Amino acid sequence: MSIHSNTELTAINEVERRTEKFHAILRAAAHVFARSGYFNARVSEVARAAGVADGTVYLYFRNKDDLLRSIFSTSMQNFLRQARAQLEVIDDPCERLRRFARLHFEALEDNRDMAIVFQVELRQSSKFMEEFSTTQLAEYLLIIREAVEEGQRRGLIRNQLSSKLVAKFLFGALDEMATNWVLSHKQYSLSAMTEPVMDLFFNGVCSTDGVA
Amino acid sequence: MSIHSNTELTAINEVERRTEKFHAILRAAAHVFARSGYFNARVSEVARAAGVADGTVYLYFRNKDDLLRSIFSTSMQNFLRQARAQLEVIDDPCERLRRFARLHFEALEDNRDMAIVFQVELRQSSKFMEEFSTTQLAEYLLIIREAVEEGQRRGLIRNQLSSKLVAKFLFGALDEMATNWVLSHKQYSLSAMTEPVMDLFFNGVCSTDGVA
Amino acid sequence: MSIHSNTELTAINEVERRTEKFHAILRAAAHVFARSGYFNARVSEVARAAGVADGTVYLYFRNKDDLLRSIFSTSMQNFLRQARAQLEVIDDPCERLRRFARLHFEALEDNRDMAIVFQVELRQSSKFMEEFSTTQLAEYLLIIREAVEEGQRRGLIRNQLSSKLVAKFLFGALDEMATNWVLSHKQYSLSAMTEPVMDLFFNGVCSTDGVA
Amino acid sequence: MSIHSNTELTAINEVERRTEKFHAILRAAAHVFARSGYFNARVSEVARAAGVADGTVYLYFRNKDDLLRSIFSTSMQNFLRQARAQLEVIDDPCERLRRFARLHFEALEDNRDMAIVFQVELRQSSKFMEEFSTTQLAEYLLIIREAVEEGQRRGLIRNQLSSKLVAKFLFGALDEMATNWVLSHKQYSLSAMTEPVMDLFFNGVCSTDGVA
DNA sequence: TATGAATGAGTTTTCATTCAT
DNA sequence: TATGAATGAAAACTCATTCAT
Repeated sequence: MSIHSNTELTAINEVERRTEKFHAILRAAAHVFARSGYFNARVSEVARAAGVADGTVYLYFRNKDDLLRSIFSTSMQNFLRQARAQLEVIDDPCERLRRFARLHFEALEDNRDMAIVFQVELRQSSKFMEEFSTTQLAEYLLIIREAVEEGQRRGLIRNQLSSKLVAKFLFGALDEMATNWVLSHKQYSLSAMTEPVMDLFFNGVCSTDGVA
Repeated sequence: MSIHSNTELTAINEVERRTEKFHAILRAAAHVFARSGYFNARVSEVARAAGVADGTVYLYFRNKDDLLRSIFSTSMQNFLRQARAQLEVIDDPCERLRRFARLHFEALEDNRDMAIVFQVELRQSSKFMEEFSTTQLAEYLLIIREAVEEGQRRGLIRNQLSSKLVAKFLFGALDEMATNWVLSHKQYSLSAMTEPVMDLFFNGVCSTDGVA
Repeated sequence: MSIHSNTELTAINEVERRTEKFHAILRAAAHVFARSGYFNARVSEVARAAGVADGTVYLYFRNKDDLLRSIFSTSMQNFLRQARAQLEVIDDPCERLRRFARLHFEALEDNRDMAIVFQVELRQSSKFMEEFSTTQLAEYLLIIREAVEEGQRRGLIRNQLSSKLVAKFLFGALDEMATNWVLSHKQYSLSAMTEPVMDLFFNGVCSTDGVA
Repeated sequence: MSIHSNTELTAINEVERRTEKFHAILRAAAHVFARSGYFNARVSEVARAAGVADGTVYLYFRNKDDLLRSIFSTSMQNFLRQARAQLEVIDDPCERLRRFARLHFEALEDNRDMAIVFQVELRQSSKFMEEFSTTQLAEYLLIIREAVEEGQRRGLIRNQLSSKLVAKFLFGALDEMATNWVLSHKQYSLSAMTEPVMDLFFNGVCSTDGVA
């Protein structure tokens, strides 16, 4: 005895099929964009890689732009959801920042296609850049700011610092590490850089007794 | 009585004319690329903005790619030459890093077209990115590394830090500030951010008595 | 007690349902073609306007062409059947021609979508034009010719005239009035033009005493 | 000794070359449109027929639409200029109308490609139809109206007739003859129909003693 | 019979680049 | 050196039609 009627089941399968195809095309697009670069990538290549007809791509995405946009927002939403879940159980805000940095690096290490799209292809034009800076990236930066501000309240982080500036500073440093890792042909671990980078972030470069 | 023969003068004027036109086209290209984005920019638009015929562009540059490449390398060479000159008279390596950061920001503030091309258009594809990372950017990073290493020798900067990592870390932070400034529609001073950013770089975010 | 068996009733309803849907699609097509033009009209728009699925259109019509063809032939057959019925009771052949012209105008006035399709969309290519000229239009012209020839037998119409030429001449004049009416944005009565046009047709433009 | 400087000559040749190529493409377009129909015609076919590259078509015409539009307006302007010149020396307005009709037919007979484009391809959509009805066709009808009105002043044509209606009536009749000629596969003379058609136009179909 | 998701053929137009002048 | 007319390759996207359900 089923808890679903036949019609309900059909509807559910329908939705699942759509979702699967949506993600198959998205994965294919990330792969092709990473290999050829967004502008040199052909939509028909994406379609072939996804195992669908050219026209089918356009049943799921408005246009080629939309593919790039969707790669970013889908992954970013995923990342942020998981990150929030993992971070909320960590009490120490400095530890939270360390974990966040590690999650950032691990996410990129986990999917090199996505990493290339994120670190390179997405930066191609102010059109995309502005759009992303003002939406999804803002939430990313907010997570950092919140931790920084809590650290300030607890006396762990210098009070006179602008949390906004600190957030950009950290993001910039992490982003540069990531871009370097993506462009480098040597195979090294990105997440292994978490500790040294966060050490610089927390303690600066100066000797304890140095005067900068 | 001239120290140059007529023929020599003609040759010199000739060279100057070439140089002027070369730079006129380059400036026009930076302007058009900044406004429309590299991919949407038309070579004929660049030619019109430079006041030359379409074909003339190809007497000075191999192709459209070469225009982008040349904008970068010409400006970067300029910047590095001037920076080296200004930095070699500064004895304190930490002060040298501060000045370098300020010069970086000022150069971008000085020419917004160039700044847009640097921070956005140039990042469009791994093809450019890899090329730049391994050549001109390397020299930029070297200036930082040298100062860091001297700071370490003088006991101003922690000895156990990898100078390479520190250089990337600083570049990443500065680069992110610059990108933010370019994309922001608010008109604020980028160079005014030198001090707060370098403070973070030198001293980190932690309270003196904090344990990160 | 029914005179039809259940099965018969079902069959009849079935036929009616088919017929209704057939005409619903045809009306929708006329509407969409009139609004967007045949080439710019989408089959899926027609389907939506008719309240059926895209595929259903193909259960009733071979293809998009067939829709256009069917709009013409269905309406033309209708018109000709009704016209013949109304004309056969009119004895005077000249009066018959007048009535025919009026019926022609009234039919177009009655359904503007159809009028646009007839006067404009149908003329789009020699493929359609040749097909129509040789079939349905021929019957239309035949009605005129028969009346003209009877008029000639009765001494009402000049004997030396070629009835074929006269039929084309009249059709051309009526057709031009109709096209003008369709394209004009002013709202005037087309059928009100019957009398003046038929006066020209019967009496020519010359003054009775004029020498042309 | 030349009356033109070299530079002037070059400029003149330049203009001639442009004009020649413009007309070559236009003739090619008329030919291809006549053969395949406007919608089924490929721009690359037109280019090949004109002996130029695909892109060259777009140096002379905005787009495919513009090609069709230009075929019409160029020919129509030509026709109207020549017609006006030939008609102004004819005193009798009725004779002028006869000559005009003959010129109309002769122009079409003279260039079958053009005739097909005029009678069929141009009628394909209200977009074109409305545009033409309100511009160039208006001038055509004006020539008829002027002759009719002069005929009325001279007592040759019935005073009570609307010259506008008469003009449409005549145009419609001539147009239908032309369309028939274009669609007919028999090879007959169109201009030979001038007399019989104009007889109908001037005298109507009724017997002198007939009562219509 | 009805559906509508999937297909994939098909074409205009753009624009970097060349080359005769 | 400079010009700019000519080239022609190249690709995103649409939409009529099909067919599994």
